[in-house]
Amino acid sequence: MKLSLTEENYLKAIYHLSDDSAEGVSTNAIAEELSTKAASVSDMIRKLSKKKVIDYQKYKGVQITEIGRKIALQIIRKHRLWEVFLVEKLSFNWDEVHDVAEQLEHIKSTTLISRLDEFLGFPTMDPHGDPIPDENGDIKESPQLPLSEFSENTTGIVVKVPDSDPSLLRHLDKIGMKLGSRIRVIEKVEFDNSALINIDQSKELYLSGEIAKNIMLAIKE
Amino acid sequence: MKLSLTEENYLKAIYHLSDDSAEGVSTNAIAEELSTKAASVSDMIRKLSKKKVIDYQKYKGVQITEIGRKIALQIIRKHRLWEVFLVEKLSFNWDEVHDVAEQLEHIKSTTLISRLDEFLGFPTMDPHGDPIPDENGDIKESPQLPLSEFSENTTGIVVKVPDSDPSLLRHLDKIGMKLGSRIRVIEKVEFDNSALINIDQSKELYLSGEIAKNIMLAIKE
DNA sequence: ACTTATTTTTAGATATATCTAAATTATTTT
DNA sequence: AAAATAATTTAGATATATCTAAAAATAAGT
Repeated sequence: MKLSLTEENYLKAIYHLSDDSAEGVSTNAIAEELSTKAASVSDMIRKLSKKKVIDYQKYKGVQITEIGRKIALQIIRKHRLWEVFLVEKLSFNWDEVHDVAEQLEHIKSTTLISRLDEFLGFPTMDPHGDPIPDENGDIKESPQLPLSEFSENTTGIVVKVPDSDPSLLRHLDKIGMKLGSRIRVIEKVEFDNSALINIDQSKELYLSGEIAKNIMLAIKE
Repeated sequence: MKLSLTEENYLKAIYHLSDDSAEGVSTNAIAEELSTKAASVSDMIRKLSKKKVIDYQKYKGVQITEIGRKIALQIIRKHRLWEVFLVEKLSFNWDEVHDVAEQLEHIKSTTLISRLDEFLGFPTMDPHGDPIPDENGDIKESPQLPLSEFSENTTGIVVKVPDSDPSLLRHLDKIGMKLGSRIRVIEKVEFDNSALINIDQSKELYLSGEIAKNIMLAIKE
């Protein structure tokens, strides 16, 4: 199955939007995601449908097929492996990698990507804590623990915070912690279960045990 | 100056063809190089001319401008740096890298390429012995010596053989040595100045001093 | 249920990159 | 120098990817 660069980008967008809701993906949602017009999306949808990577009935929205999902996951795999490369090997900051990875993900060569995977030591998640699908498109859910369970000198990536509590979220916002933040536990305080942590290799601060319990981190080896 | 992927490929082809002859580059030569038709080349030439990267008068062939040369050299720089990466870091064979590098050379990010350069240790030549232009487009001629001057356990890349002597070339062909071949000197024989060499990490054989004098190798650190 | 509003699709244009076939210009041969 | 050959350009088509504006279908409000 050969897809053009544009087709790949549409498919990836549809895959991501499929994740958000179990429903079919609407034309407008795709247009929004890709900053294009609904008319263009309509055209492309017909093409992708003809290639069997999505199911589509007029006015009914689209659903990604199993084939389409596999292809999308390979593109995502490439994107995330390149991100790891950029951060780990070329010392990019993990907030600078997206645009370049967006280009690199379209390079065609299965040898390249399996060699890159090996070179990077078969990483399981990208610098934002997102999992890297394997060559079959399988995603191994990354092991995760609350920050409070991390021992000193270990690093994790924020993957989940309780979205139910606005006051906590406001606080996290203030200290600059967000989904994807890299947290390193510098020191644990036995007395109150608080911890001295480093956020994104810059800020250092103490976090109460109460908060630490509520923040899920993916374990970074 | 922004060029499309196709425009970049045309410019690169024109640059390479300019090297071969001091004359202007003909439409047909470009068409041949890019496996396309003269009519398509004519169209593209007008576009590139409008962008001032080539000089062009109808029916008179094209000449690359200084601006065009600079751009072409940056593309070549990217191509060759990626080739080094593929061979040195991802253990590609040096005859497998071209197609992938052909894609990677179009990735747009000056940060990426300068970081890659640094990561690779600022290499001066690619796996085929071709020089890597620096960020200003300057090419440092790689230091080169006849094979006969190489000492034991040093490696070089064949960059020049006398093209005047068919019997020598026929012999080199037979032993599998060509431009770009990686030669490692295993042992030097004092008696007759012959040398035991390894070609492209496979074949090993003795080479007479007479032949060794005529083969120029680029020094690989 | 009917009207209104929204969403989606179609129709028709534009821009890039390509091609074939025909016309034009340059070169070579006699 | 005229005729034949080769190289190059133009004209007109096709395919991709995009857009605006208008039409059609669906969803929402009363």
